[in-house]
Amino acid sequence: MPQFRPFEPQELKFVASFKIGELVAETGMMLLAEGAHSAHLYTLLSGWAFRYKTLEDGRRQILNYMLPGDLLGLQGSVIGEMEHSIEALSPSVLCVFQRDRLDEVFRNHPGLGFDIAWLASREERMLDEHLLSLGRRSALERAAYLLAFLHERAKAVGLSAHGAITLPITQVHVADTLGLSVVHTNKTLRKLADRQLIRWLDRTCQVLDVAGLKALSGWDGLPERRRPLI
Amino acid sequence: MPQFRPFEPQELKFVASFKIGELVAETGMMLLAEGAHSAHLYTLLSGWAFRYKTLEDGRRQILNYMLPGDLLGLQGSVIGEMEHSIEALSPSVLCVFQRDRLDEVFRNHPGLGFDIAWLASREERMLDEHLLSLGRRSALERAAYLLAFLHERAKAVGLSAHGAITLPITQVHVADTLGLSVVHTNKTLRKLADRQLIRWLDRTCQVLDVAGLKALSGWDGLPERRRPLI
DNA sequence: CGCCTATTTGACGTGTATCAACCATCGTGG
DNA sequence: CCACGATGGTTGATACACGTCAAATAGGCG
Repeated sequence: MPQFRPFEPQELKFVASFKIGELVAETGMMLLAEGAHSAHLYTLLSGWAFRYKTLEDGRRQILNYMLPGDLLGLQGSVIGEMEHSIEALSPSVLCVFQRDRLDEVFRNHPGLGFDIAWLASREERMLDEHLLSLGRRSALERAAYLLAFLHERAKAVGLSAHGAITLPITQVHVADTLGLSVVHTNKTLRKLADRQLIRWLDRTCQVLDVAGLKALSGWDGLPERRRPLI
Repeated sequence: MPQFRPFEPQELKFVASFKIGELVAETGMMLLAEGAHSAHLYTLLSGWAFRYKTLEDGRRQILNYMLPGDLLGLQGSVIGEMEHSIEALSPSVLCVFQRDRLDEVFRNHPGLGFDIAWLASREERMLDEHLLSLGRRSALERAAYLLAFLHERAKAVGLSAHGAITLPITQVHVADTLGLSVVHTNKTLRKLADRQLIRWLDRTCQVLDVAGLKALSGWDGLPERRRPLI
């Protein structure tokens, strides 16, 4: 069975034989577009990204965020067509794989196949919690949950630069994640800032009190589990 | 690669060697509980079920619905612990597997392993659409989307009994899926009924005009794809 | 300098929640 | 047999969370 090693960003690597290149992306670059039949599959080596869907009139919903070690475009690989878009939140580096060799992975590297299922299952759990958030939490609770969530994810992949973690998102991202208007999002974030839970500066967010955010939102946090490295 | 056959409910079967029993459930029975470390993994052979999460104060969010052919408890099998509960919506029959033999499936039956990843990926796509719905659709659009969605899923597994499909859900289920109060859900469903899109009778819902619901919600429908049978 | 994008704030409008009834159906037990 | 409570659906009055509109500030960049 697959070995679950503690996660070390610098050791991120897919089985060498499947990697066919690297891709460097700037902030704001669209990595995968809805409807695309991409021949590729990616692992995020460094940087932040997010995936989203839009309605025809332009309303946008951010579905989840991607951090180093996350698989991008698996859905397109398994199903054949992307049903969401992916955009870089920061300068990023991606490891590129050949999509049509996925069956080979499952056939010849069962451990890796299991790892992929593991990652898909993990994504599912995150989406479940997001759904609970959108459906049943208030604006303040939702915002607290999201920031705690992003903070924990960043911490889990060792993204704390000298102690502090800054989230490279704007309030528009927060609004489109929480299903709120930008104006109300701003007022909600202000309340969190007034309570000394977060600080917003220079287009980024600093989490000052994760425990406080978790308590406010009623979220338990990410379970401490070893994850597979793809 | 796995063979994707057209779906026939009566041919539902897991590889014989992994099945260890059957479970018959009544409406309302909890099949899997949040926090459980179940030693089992299930396939729904017949009936409807749904999975949900709750906040500490009792607020409930339904995450998705399960129909014949769907895998239950995969998350618990891959991750180790269930983070949502599952309840039967109708009398149901489940096929039971041994959870700890999942690695064996991946090792010795790569096609099945791929199928499991395929199903996980499909679940992810559904959750994505639900998130878009909760975050960015109005109550009326959300309701239209949900009923069209359930109708299409039921049709896809051949659940149309002599032409008509009835959804075995109450308005409380709809409310807890859409993130609305029961009262407002009722008023919203009434609008759909007034427009001749649905009919509500005897604790079930009949979809009269799927196309109308899809147009109203701006939803494209489930892509027509062959799915693997587990 | 001027034009972006991002954030902030106030006034006002509305979608949805809450509260409170009421009705219908159904299973149960006296 | 009826009385009864429990569940599910319906409806109106009222409250509030959040959306929309409008305007202003601040920084980045050509």
